[in-house]
Amino acid sequence: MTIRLADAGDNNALKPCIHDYQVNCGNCRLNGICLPLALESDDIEQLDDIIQRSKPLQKSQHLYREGDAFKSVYAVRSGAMKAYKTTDDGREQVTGFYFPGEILGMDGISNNLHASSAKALETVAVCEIPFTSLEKLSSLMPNLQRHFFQLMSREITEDQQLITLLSKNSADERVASLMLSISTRNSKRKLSATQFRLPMSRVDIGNYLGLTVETVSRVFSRMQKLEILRVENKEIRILDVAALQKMANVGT
Amino acid sequence: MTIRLADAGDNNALKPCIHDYQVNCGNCRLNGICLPLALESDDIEQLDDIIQRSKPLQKSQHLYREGDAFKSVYAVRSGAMKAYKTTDDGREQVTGFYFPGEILGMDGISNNLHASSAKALETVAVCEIPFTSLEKLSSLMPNLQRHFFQLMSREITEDQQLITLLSKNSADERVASLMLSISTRNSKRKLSATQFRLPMSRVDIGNYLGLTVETVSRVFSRMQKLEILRVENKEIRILDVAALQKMANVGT
DNA sequence: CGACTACCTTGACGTAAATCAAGGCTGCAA
DNA sequence: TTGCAGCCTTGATTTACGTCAAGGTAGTCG
Repeated sequence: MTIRLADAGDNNALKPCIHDYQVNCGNCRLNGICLPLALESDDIEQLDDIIQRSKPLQKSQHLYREGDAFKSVYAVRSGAMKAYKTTDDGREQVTGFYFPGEILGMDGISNNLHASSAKALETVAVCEIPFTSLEKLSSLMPNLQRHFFQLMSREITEDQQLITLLSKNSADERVASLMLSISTRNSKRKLSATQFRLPMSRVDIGNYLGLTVETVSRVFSRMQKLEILRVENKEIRILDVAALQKMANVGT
Repeated sequence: MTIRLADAGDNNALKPCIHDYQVNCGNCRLNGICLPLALESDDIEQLDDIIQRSKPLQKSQHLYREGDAFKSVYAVRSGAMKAYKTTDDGREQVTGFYFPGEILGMDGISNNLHASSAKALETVAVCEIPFTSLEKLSSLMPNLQRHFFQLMSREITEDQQLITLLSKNSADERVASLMLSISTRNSKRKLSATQFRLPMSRVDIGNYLGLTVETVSRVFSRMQKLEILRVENKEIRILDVAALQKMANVGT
């Protein structure tokens, strides 16, 4: 329930300063999983200089929309976002959920247009990383270049996992996989792996997993009946991780 | 039917030479769609120096396997490949088909391990691009770095389209979309957009589109009955592009 | 406070695609 | 030529999930 909203104002003129809580990459508690990973502290400062921390978003505001000119990629600092595309017949395909420390917007690089829209699921703080600056810096810092290649590659492998999930797995398996994914990502951020609040609606989950709301809801009910997890509105508590993994059909 | 197999032997000692048919990027007829795109001719020569053209693969041979150490990305020069992952319960998820001029293997960057396997669907010639060399060259040549970022981003957007296809579209729409995709990619290579031979089996198509063989077969029969296309074994002739597009549910 | 709205759940029913089963091509090898 | 193996097609049946419908709950605003 604690909402962090560091440096909501004064974004440009402000020089980074140690007393500004969480205002730079060097002291951000996410720097073990975010873009600065694997950079020396000198290099982190340079990265820090190009990053803009101007934009706190309210729930359901857009960070960018499909078709917008591509200028930057973004790191989520707090809160959660969804990325989605609208199909020709007006339905919504959610292509990913993004939690603190995760980067979004990379799908805009190929055409200089954002290929999807990004919407805040709750109050969100993001770091904006102008792409041309990132490119220049990447040329100078091999570690950064490599890391960014890796981030993009990771996005590819994650998309491929989703492809497999959608194509081969049952509704139960899909929902279980998502719960495990969120759990894992939480624990990477030193949060509880067994108890958390879902930032997205059932509809969003359905649109991500290729299911209807009704089916998602039924799966949750089933899981609850089987005492695999406890669902109370958006609050989730995993009671039996092993059973959940088994349900997700993930090897051990 | 003409199978091109330039420089099948003598791969290392051989210096590129104009008389070696299609042995370098500069005179490769694919350089308008492949990695060299957007490079100056001086730069192309440098890229050319790091590329190895050693490996002709026979049908059903592997270029790499899931879990192999990641060393290089590959450009298809002739023939076609499929990339696939094996799920925990032993089924196969095809993650992509790769035609001449297309790059595969980028999913290995994130962990230094190939995240999928790549298998030749017919006799295939590839260009191997050692990744560390590509990284170094990218630092020196901003255009190359940008182009490679774009290629990776393109892979992401294509995966996202597949995600949408799997999650939202019927069997008819999926098969129609694949036929259109192959048709488009053929025409980019100056081949017929309406008549081609499928390099992959019905099973592969099913494993790509999240369908069973039977369903794929039935869709082809249906399309044939509707005179949208003519199917003779693996030989496809599109009779009614507009109807095919309509069936694929792609705007106009 | 009540009432509106968005979101979630549950049930009954329908359907697209999977599964099961059989048989027919195609191409290769002896 | 015959035989075999892999691939493809077609039909009958089953099933997981979608659709339709109704009602419940939570959060919000006047």
